[in-house]
Amino acid sequence: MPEIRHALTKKREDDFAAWYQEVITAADMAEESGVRGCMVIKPWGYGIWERIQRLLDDRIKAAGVQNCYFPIFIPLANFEREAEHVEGFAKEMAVVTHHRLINDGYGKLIPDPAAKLEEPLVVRPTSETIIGDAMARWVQSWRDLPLLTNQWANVVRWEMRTRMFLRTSEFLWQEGHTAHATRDEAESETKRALEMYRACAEEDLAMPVITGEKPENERFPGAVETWSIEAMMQDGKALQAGTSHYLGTNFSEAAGIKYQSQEGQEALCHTTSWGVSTRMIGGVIMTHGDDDGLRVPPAIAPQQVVILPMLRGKDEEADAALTAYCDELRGMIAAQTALGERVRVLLDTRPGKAAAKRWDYVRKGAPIVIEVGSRDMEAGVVSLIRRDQLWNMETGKANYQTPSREEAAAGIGAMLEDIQSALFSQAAARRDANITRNVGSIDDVAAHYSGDAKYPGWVEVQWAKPTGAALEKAVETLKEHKLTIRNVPIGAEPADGACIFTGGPAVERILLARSY
RNA sequence: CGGGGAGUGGCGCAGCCUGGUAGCGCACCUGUUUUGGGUACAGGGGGUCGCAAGUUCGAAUCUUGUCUCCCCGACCA
Repeated sequence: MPEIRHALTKKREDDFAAWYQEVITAADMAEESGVRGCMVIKPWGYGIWERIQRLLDDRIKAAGVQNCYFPIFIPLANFEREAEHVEGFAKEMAVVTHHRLINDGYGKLIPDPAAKLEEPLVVRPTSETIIGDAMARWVQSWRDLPLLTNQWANVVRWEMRTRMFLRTSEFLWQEGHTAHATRDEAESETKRALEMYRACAEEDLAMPVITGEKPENERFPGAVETWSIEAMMQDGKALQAGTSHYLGTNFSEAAGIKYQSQEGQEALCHTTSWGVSTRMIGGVIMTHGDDDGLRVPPAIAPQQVVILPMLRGKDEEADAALTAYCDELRGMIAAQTALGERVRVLLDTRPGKAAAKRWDYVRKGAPIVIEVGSRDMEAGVVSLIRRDQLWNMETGKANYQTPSREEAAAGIGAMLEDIQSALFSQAAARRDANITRNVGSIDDVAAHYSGDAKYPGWVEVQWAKPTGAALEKAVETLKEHKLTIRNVPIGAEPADGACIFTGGPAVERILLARSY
C-alpha cells in the first residue's frame, strides 16, 4: 500500500486534541482573538454556522415559533428570583457595574466611580429570566397560549477552561422559549424541540445522535426535566449537542407568567426552553474530520462544489478560454438542485496555482472539488474529486474522476446527496460499533475503560434511577473513571437486570461515556 | 481556580542556561524554469522577541508583575 501524504501534520490517532485544533486552523474556520475564551469566527466557519442557522430556523418557524430579540443585559435581580437557576449560573456570569470610563491621571482608563450602576447588569448567560418578564406581560388569557418564541443571540458564560467551538466564553446560539397552559402541552413542546434537534443533527449535520432524558444531576438549573441529543466523537467521547428543558412552573412563579383560563381561573404557565449553539460546529469537526482536514456535510457546506481552473498566467487568451469553459460549468452546476436547494458552487479564479488551492479546499472540506485544465477542456471533461473519497488507495494519490463536463454537472446533485448520506452512514456505523451494551457491573465498566482500547466509546448499563444522596454516590463512583451519565435513551430496551450501583432491580437503561 | 507547559515575522520552530540590539523551514513577493497535478532554482520583503516595570553601559536572553494559549483536574452548551 502506497504512502499517503496527508494534508494535515497531526493525526487523529496520535493526538486527537492537537488534531482538532489543527483542523480549525487548516480549514481557516476560526482563530484566537486575544480575549480570554473568545474566538474570531472566520468566513468558512461562520458560513457553516449560517447554513446551520438557515436550516434550523426553517425548522423552528415550521413549528409555529416566532423569532424575537431580547436585551443582552439582564438585571441582576432577575436571577435572584429562581434559586436553583442563580446557583447554577452565579459562578460564571460576566457583570457590568459601570457605564463610563475616566482617565486615572496616569494615562490609564478606569471605570468612573461616579458612574457605578445602581443595579449591576449581567451579560446574559441564557435568557429565561428576561424572556420570562416579557411573557408575564404578553400572557393574560388562555387565548394567548401557547406562546412560542425563539431568539438567535450570543451569550456569555465565564468558563474556567475553553476550547474553540466546544466551550467558549462567548458563543452563538438559538434559544427557544415557550409558555403553555398545561404540563402535557409543555412537555410535548419539549419533546418536539428535541426531535427537531435530532433531525437537524442527523439530516443537516449528518451527525448521528442519541436522544434521551438527562439524569437529575445533569439537569439545567431550574428545570424539571432536561433532554439532550448526544453525539459520539471519533475519540469515543460524548458531546452534548443540544438540550431541551421542561421548566414546569418554576420560572412562571418567579416572573409571574399567569393566564386566566376559560373558566375564569388564574393559573401559572408551564414553560420550556431549548437551545443549540456553535458547539455543533465542534461536533461536525470531530464527527466528520479526517487526517486531511474537515469534511463538511453538503447540507451545511458554504460552498458545495469548488471549480479550480488551472490558469497558466502566461497566455491570456488560453486562460480566458479556460475561464469561460469553467464559467459555463459553474452555470450548469448552479442550475442543479441537491438536498432540496440550488447547488452552491464557487468558481475560484483568484491567481494562484490550482494544485495549491486544491489542498486548501481539501482542508476546508468542500464536498466536491473540480479541477479543469486546458487538456480537460479540449477533451470536454473535468477532473473531479469527492472529499469523502479523497484517496486512490492503489496509487496513494488523489482519486480523480474524469466525467464529461455535462455528466459532471448533471450528476452533481445526486453526488452531493450521496456524500451527505455517506458521511452519516460512516458516523452512525462508528457510533454503533462503539456502544457496548449490557455491561452488568461497575467493575465491568471499570475494566472496559481501563482496557487497551484507545477509544473505548460508550457503555449501556441498567440502573435503579437513584435520587438524592444515592445518585450523588453513583456519580462519584463514575467520576473515578472519568465517566458521566449521558442520558436515558428514548426507545431503549426495557430494564431486565440489576442496577450496577445499588444491586437492586433496575428500572431503565442509561448510557455512560467520557464527555466534552 | 489548583497542577504542568508555552508565548520570537502569516504558520511551525531555534536562540535564552553562559546578556552585546534576531535566525531557520513553510508561506509570501520578483525573475527564470517547469507545465496535468502539493515543480525547481535564484534573488527579495516582512519580526525588536505577548505586555508592563525593574536590574544593567547594554535585555529576546536575568527579576517581578500581568495578559493570552495548550494539557491534566474542578465547572459547564
